[in-house]
Formats: sequence, structure tokens, C-alpha cells
Amino acid sequence: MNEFTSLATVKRIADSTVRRLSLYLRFLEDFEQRGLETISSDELARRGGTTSAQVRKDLSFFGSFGKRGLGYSVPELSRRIREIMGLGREWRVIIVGAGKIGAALAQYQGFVQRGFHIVAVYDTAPEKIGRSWNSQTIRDIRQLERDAAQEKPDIAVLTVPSEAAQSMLDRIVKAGIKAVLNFAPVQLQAPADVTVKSVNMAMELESLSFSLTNHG
Amino acid sequence: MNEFTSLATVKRIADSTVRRLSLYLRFLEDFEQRGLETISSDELARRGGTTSAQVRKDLSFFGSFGKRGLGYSVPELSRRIREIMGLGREWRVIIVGAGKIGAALAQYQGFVQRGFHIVAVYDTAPEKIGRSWNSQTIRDIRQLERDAAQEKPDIAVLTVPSEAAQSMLDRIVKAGIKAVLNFAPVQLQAPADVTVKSVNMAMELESLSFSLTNHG
DNA sequence: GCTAACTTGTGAACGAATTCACAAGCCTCG
DNA sequence: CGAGGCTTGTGAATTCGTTCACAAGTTAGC
Repeated sequence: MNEFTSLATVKRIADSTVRRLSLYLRFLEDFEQRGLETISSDELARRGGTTSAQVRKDLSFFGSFGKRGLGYSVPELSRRIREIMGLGREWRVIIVGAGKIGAALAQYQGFVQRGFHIVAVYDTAPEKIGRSWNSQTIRDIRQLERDAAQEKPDIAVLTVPSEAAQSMLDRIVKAGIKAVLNFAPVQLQAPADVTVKSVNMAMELESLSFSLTNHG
Repeated sequence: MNEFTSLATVKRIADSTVRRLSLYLRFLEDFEQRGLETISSDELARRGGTTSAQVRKDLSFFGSFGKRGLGYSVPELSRRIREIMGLGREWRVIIVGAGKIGAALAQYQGFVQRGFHIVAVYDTAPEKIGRSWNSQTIRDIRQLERDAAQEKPDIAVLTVPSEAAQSMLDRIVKAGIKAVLNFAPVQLQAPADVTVKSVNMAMELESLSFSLTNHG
């Protein structure tokens, strides 16, 4: 495998690897801002709570970006990871469900900084529709399909109540969106070509309960 | 391994197993409400997007709760999992950081239903301190140590900006809290006897970006 | 009470992810 | 320019988690 290896030729990458890349990128951007030139796999590992072998293995799936004896060039590695992760472009994000969590997300600056632009917010409640919300007007969910055909959003963030989550996901899928971030504490079913990631706070809290109970 | 096996004697349980238990419990409670008596590992698996062997293996780490030829008693399995997960009691939760996410969490009813009671909310901003917030008055963060000594919270939910997260975690640890749910998009360092779970939305979005870019 | 149909519980086999360990390459200094 | 000190990249070994496959137990029907 060399630096020209294209991803299409590469076997399935583990989710854990992708998540760590995202983590490394955050450190690299931090180092970049502080003007550091190079970084070793060992330093990256220390920051990320992993091992240097793990860091090198993770990167090796995509090419070889370092210099033996020296380490990695901070700006270059940073650029390469952004490229691998598809962060070189802007992603069009819609938020479905204008509740508390939706509100918190819509106002979160971290998204825009990373190239995730919120292009629309939807809800079903008549009293919410039309209200302005952090430079977005809340739209009627009935517009979803029509809007999607035109505006071609890439990612949907699903922040509706559990009961509504599956049926709303079905609509999102039908509208042609291939990536969904779900905040409802339910297990969702979607076709194989649609990626669904879930953030389940209840599950995290219960994991904490488990570890407290069993001497974590 | 029999039904009296205590957890202390059991080897380390995989995080993935614990998370699935939490998932199974949700289905069981659903079945319980609908008055179903028994459930098979196969049905549980179908709901959870896994296999029946996985379900049985997960449960087998803690004992044997089913009846061959019949399946599991819904109320019993439900009770056993709650017991395993430590959900038989109430957990005292504090929220550190009264921003948008903190607000969304404080008002989220799902927590209370599962026995996670918010006993205090803290912030540093003078204009927020003293304000009332969903039956809680926002307290000065300087009270944290004193309050913790008295009120003995079990879990801290950390919803402060990234820059402040590590130093706030250090205070939480010093205050004797052994479980933390972190929402800041940074990797935190904590002693081994403190469990830290992180919810990192930026990372999830970047995983979606990766899968969209690489034909997920 | 015997047979047929089911479903659990669990060792064994398998597969995936992590860690080890070291050859190969790079830099510095004398 | 050669030696010494670093650090990468990667097969091999290991560890960890999942899936297989089947004996053993349960129920229902006849």
C-alpha cells in the first residue's frame, strides 16, 4: 500500500479506526495552531489514550504518511486525515425535530467550523412552524420531500420523540438521504446503503450505572 | 455459572455487552407493558439488530435466566437486567455547565424515569447563578466541593466548553465522584477508578462524513 | 408416557481488532 | 561518511468478541 492507495481498493475500515482518526485530527489541529511542525505516533497516542502501534496501524490502512526517525508532518497529516474523512467539503445538514435537543444542536458552533452546515429545520407542531430559530425558519415537515429533492441535503439529524423516530427515518430514507444521526433512544431499521449513527444518552447513563454497581 | 453467580467473581464484561443489555431492557419494558409473558432470544435479537446467539451469550455472563423450549419470562428477565445494570436504585446526578446542552438534559424526562435524578446544576457565569431552571436553582461552581461532600452525587454530567472540560473533570474527581458523562468534544484523562463516558456529536458527524465519502 | 417441536446455554471455531517486535529508513553529530 | 539514536510501517502473535452448532431441557399433543 502506498500513498496513492485509493479507498475504493481498501477493505472495510473498522468503525473504531474512523473514530480514532477523528480524534487524531482534533489533536493535529491543536498542534497546527500552536505552530508545531512534526509529531510522533507516540505523542498522538498519549493524547488519545491509545498506543503508538495503534496510531500507526490506523494510518497504515490509508497510506504511509510519516518519516522514519522523525514522525509525521503536522500540516500534512492533518490534511491527509481531513481528506480521508471527507472533510474537505461542506456537508448539508437538516435537523428534523425542533425540540430542546434540536435547538441545542442548531446553535452549536462546532458543526459549522467542521463544515457541517444546517440548511433546514423541520417540525410538525403548527405553533413552531414559521418561527425563526438561529437564522433558520422552522419549516413544516410536510415540505421535507419537496425540499430534499431541490436542496439535496447530505445528512439528517433526527431529534424527534422515540415513537416518531422510525417513521420519520423512513421518510428521510425515501427522500434520498444516506446518512442519519439519531438522538431518539430507540433501535432503528434502515436499508444497508443508509448509515445511521445513534447518540443514546440513556444508554450511556446506564453504562455508568453498571460500572458504578460493579466496581468500575 | 449458575443463577447465584455474583458479579465480583466474573471476568471483565465487554462494553458492547453492557450496551446491548441496556437495549434489551428497553424492549423488555415495552413487552411488559403490552402484557407479554415470555420472549425468545430470537425475538429479542430481531428487535436489537443482532443474533439470538449473541443475546444468549450476553445473558450467560450473568447467569441463566431462561427456560429451554420456552424462552425468557419477560418480567423476570427485565428485573434481572435492571439488577445487573444497577437500575434498582436512584442515582444522584449533577449537571456541570448550564448551557444549551445542559438545559436540554435537565428537562429531559427520560432520565428521571430510569432513576437518574438531577440534584444540582452548576455554572460559573454570575448572570446564570441563582436563576431557576426546571425546579433547580443554578448554583455557583465554587460550591461544588462543599455540596458534593454533603449531597454525595453519584454521577456528573459535564457540559462545559472544551477548554474547561479537563480542569472541571479534575475537580469532579477530587470531589469524589466516580462516574462522568462528558459532552465536550475532547479526550479526557481520569484515574482508573473513575469511569468517563463521552458523547461526541462532532465525532459521530465525522463518521457519517467518512461513510458518505467512502460509499458507506 | 412417548414423540415432535422448540429454545436455551455453552464449549469450540472463527473472525476482527489490538499489540508485539523488528527491519528499514532518516537525521545528527563527530 | 559512519555510528548511534529515533521513529515508522507492517507481518506475526495475541487477545477479544461473535458466531456456530449441538446436547440438554421444556412443553404440547396424542
